[in-house]
Amino acid sequence: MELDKLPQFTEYEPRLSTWWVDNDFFKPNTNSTKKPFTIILPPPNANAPLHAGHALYVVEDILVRQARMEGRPTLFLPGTDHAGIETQFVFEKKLAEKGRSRLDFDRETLYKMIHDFVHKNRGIATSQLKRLGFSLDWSREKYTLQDDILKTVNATFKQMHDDGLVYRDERLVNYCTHCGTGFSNLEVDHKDSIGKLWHINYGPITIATTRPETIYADVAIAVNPHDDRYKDLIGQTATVPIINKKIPIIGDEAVEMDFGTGALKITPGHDVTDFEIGERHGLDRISVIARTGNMQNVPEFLEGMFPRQARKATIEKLTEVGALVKEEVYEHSVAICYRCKNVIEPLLVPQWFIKVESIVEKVIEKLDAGEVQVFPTRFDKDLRRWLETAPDWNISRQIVWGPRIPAWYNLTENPLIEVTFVDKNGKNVTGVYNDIKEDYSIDEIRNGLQSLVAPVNTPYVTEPPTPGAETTSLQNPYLQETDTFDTWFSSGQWPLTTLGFPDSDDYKMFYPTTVIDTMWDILAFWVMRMLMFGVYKTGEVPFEWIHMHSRVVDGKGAKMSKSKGNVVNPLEIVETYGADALRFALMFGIAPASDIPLGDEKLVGGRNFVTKMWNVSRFILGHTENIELPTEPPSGLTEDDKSIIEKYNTVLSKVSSIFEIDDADNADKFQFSRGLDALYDFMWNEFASVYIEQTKDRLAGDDTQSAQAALWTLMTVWTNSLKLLHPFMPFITEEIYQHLPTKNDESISISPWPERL
RNA sequence: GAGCUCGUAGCUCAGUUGGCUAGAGCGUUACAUUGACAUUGUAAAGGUCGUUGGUUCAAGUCCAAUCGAGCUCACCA
Repeated sequence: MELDKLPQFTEYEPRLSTWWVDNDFFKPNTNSTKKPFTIILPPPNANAPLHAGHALYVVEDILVRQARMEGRPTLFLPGTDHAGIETQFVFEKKLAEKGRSRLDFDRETLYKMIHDFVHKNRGIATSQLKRLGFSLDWSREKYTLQDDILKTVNATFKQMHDDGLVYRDERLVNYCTHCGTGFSNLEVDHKDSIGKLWHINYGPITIATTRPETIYADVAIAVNPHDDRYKDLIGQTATVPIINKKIPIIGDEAVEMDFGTGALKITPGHDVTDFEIGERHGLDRISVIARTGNMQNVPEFLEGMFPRQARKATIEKLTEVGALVKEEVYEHSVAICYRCKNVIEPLLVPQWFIKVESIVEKVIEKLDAGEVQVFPTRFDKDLRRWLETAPDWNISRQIVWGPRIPAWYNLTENPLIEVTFVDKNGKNVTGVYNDIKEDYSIDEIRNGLQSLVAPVNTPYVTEPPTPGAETTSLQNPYLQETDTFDTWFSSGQWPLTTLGFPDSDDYKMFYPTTVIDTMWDILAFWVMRMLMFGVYKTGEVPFEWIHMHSRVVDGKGAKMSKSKGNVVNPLEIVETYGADALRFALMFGIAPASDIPLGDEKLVGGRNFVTKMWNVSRFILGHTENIELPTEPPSGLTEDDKSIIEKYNTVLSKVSSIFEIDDADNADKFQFSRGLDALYDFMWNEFASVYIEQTKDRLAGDDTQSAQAALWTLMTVWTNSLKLLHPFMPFITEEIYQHLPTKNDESISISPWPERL
C-alpha cells in the first residue's frame, strides 16, 4: 500500500480518465427510483480546440458527479456543434491562403470540403474534454449535423410552417456587392473614415446626410416630435431634389434633435434605423443599389454607376439645382467587408422569419410559474427583458455550412428567382432565371448552384417534391432554398434532439433536464431559444435551472483576447499543474457569475492542495501496517476524535447544501466556492495541521486501543472527506481512494455520498 | 442614451436574510522543522470595508447622493 513520494498527476490523470470511461461509470444508473439528474453539455465548436472558458464545464461536472454519488440516474451528455458562420469563416481564411475563394466552388462541393475539414478536427475537442475529467457519457455523444438531429430540426421547421409561424420578408443584411454575399454582424469590420456630411434642401426643411446617392430611395423626412423648430411641419410634405418627388414629413422619437439639422431623410431600403422608422410608419422600401453593386431605380444619368460614382454625380447635380446647402467634414465609422475591404451595403434581401410572440408568451408563463429558475437571480431580469423585447427571429443565413432550409421552389413557375451558379465551363453566372433560361438548363444551374434569391412571395413546398430525385431528374423544376438555418435554430433544439425526442427512452427518462449552465453572453441567443423550442415542442421547459457561470479572465482581471496575447490554453495548464489544480483554481474564492482571475498563483495553490491531500494519505496509510484498523467504530474515542468528527459533520452539511437546489429557502445552493473553501480549511487546517498532530503520539504509543481509535477516526473522516472533495477534484481523490483499505466501491465516482458520523 | 455589476489587507478576491475582536489564497516579516509535505508548521505585520448623508439598539451588509472602474444593449443619419 505504498504511495509514491509525490502525486504524479501527469501519469494518473489521463489513466483514470480512460479507466472511468472504459468501465462505464458515467453511464446513468437507470435502475434507481430516485429523480433523474440530467445536464446536456453546451456543445463546443467541433472544429476548434477548447479555450479557457470551456474549463468552466467544471461547474456542470461538479453537479453531475455529486448527483451520481447521491444515487440518482445521472446523465451528462456530450456533443459538438458545427458552428456555422464561425467555421465557414475559418475555412474560407484557409482557402484564401491558397488563393482560392468560396465563389470558386458550387455549394455541394464547398459543403463537402468544409465537412472533411471539420471531420479531421472533431476529435480534438472531445479528447480534451476527456482529459479534463468531465464525467460525460460518451456512448451518447451527438453532433449537430448528424442525420437524426437534422431530421428533428427539419420536422420542427415543417411544424412551425404548418402552424403559420414561418414567413419570409425582406430585411437589411450586411451585403458585400463585391463578394456577392451577405454577412452576419460578426463578419463585418469597421473602419474609421473621414467623410462628409452634406446638408440638402428638401423644400420646407433641410436634412443632413452622409449618403446623398440614396436620396432617390427616400420615402419621408422624419423629425423629432418634441423639436420646436419642426414639429409644426409634421404632416406636411417635402420634395426630394433632382427627382422632385413629394414625400411626407413625419414625427419619430428616434431622430436626434442635436445631430445635423435635426431632420432625417428616411431611406428604409438602405439604412437600418430608417428601416425601423419605416416599419413604424408603414412606409415603402425602395432599393437603389442592386445586389450587383450597380445603381438601379435612379434617374438615367446615374443608371449602372457604382454608389461612389453616383455620390459624386449626385453632389454635382444638387449643386447645379441649388439644393446643396453646405458640406462639412465628418468622422464616422463605416462597415467594410472583412475579406475584400470594400464597403458593406445594407441591402434588402428576402429572409426567413419565425413569429415568436405566441411562443415567448408561454415561456414567460413558465418563468412566472417557477418551472424554470435562473441563478443568480439578477439574470432573471435580463432573460425577461430579452423575451419581452424579442423581435421575430431571422433564422436564415446566406452561408453553406449548416442545415439547408427545407423549402423547395418551382423554378419554371417562378422564373423571377435569381440564381448564382458555376456553369459547366467553371464560370460564375448570376441572373434571373427568366433571363437566362435559354442559355442554361435547370440541371446545369442545379449542379453548379451557389445561391438563389427567391422574391418574398414565391410559393414553396416543405417536402422534396420528388423525393430522392431532386438533384438528378431532368424534368424536376424544383430547387431547394440555399439559405441555411441560423446555428441557434438547431442548437436551440439541443435538449430535445440529443435525448431523441419524441419517443426514445432517454427522452422519457431525462427530459426536462435539470440544469443548463452557460455564460451570460449567450442567454439571448441560446438559452432563450432552447426555452422557446422546449415549450413549443413539448409544452415543458427544457431545464429546471438556468445557472450562469463566471467568465475566465487573466490573473490581472483583464478579459482574455488573442490580440492581448493573454489567452490561456486549458490543456497547457493541465500539463503543468494538473486538471485538479485547474478545477480548484476555477472554483476557489469565486462569487457566482463574477469574473474568475486565472493566474499562476491560484494554480500553484491548487497543485499544493493536491500535494497536501497526497501526503495526508501517505501518513495515514503508513500506519495501517502496524496498527489493525477496526471495522466498527471503536468505543474509546477521545475528545480530539469526537471534535474532528463534529467538525466533519459541519463541513458535510455545508458542502451538501450546495447541491440541495430544490430547496427554495436554501441560500447555499450553487455556492460552490463556499463549499470548497470550507472543505479546504477543514482538510488542511483542522484535519492535517491540528488533528494529525494530535494523533502522532497515540499512533506511535503503546496504548493499542487509543491507537486504533485514532486510526479509525483518521481513516473514516479522511475517506468521507475525500468523497466530499471528489466532485471538485476527481482525479486525486480517485487515485487515493484506490489505495484505501476503506474502499467499498470500484470507483469513488460511484460511491455513495457520505453521511454524518 | 438605457441597464447591469463592482469599489474590502501590497495583489486577486470571499463576506448568505444587517448581529460576537472583518476573512482566504498569494506576497511580506520572525522563528521552527528533513517531517506525511515539489516544503510544511507556528506566530506577526497589514484594512477609517471609495466618499458623504440617512434608517437602526446595531451597517462592509439596507436607503439616497456622489466619485471612480468594468460590462451589456441601443446608437448620431
